[in-house]
Amino acid sequence: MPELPEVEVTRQSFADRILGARVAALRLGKPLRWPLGADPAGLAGTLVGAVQRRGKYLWLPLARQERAGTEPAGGLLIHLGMSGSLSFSSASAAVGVHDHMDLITDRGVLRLTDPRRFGAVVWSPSLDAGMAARLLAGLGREPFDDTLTGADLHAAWRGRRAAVKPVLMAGDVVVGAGNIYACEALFMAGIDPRLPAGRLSRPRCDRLLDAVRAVLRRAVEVGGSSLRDFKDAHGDPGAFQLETRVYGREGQPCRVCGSPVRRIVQAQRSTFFCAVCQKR
DNA sequence: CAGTGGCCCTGAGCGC
DNA sequence: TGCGCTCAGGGCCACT
Repeated sequence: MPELPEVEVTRQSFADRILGARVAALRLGKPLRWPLGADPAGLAGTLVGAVQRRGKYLWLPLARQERAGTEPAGGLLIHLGMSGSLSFSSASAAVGVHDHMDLITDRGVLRLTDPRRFGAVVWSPSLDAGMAARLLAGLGREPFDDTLTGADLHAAWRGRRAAVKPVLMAGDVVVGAGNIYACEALFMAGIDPRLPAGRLSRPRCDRLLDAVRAVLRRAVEVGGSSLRDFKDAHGDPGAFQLETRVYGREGQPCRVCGSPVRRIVQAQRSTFFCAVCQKR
């Protein structure tokens, strides 16, 4: 489910409310992608800091109160996988079969619901150490980092023969564009998704990065995409799916030129594009 | 080392 | 209604 916009919308929907909350307990359900890597009981009494996002991961810093102030006590790195969502509410709803984490605090319960369990909750001593460092090591730059340019894409992709769409999705140069937004950004930039990444000219790299930023920014603005069930931590759905130009529109007319949107498979994922508007 | 495909897991939707 | 098949927003890892 969640690409960068959904993760960011989720973050924004509970970060303020959970800031400063005191952890009472951490309850885990069925195993997720990786084990927690710490004793859940050890988290009791810690205070939740400012929730951060890195790529499609969320980082919940935890601190322990000492006489002289607070001392970092690691944090939880959370990934929503394909089907995960977080809710934060004071009402203690019954634990469902797909609820695999409850972070119980004095302000409410942060709950991860994830039917497919591709998601993860991992304790790490900090963002740049332990499991968090390992998982974040391969990530590319943040799309909204102003110092990132089309020239960076151009340089990083030089010589790469794989198709630009799966390369963009791999996220080792710029993070955040999953299947929906990679398709949408390539449409907006007028680039054929089958084009080898290394064949993109410098100006087209500029245009692609602009498109990635515009698509992600717009999706965050309207609350993300709710294809099946995405909801933020308030339980509110997003609306971006209503304005996709190509994603999920196989056979329907291109909104620009009217020719039917095509669907192909690249790296085991569906790619939607307009063969007229998106050029080689 | 770049590129490809398998795989983790569950549910929804569709054709028969 | 039920069965079996395909597909789904991600990403790690083994293999070539």
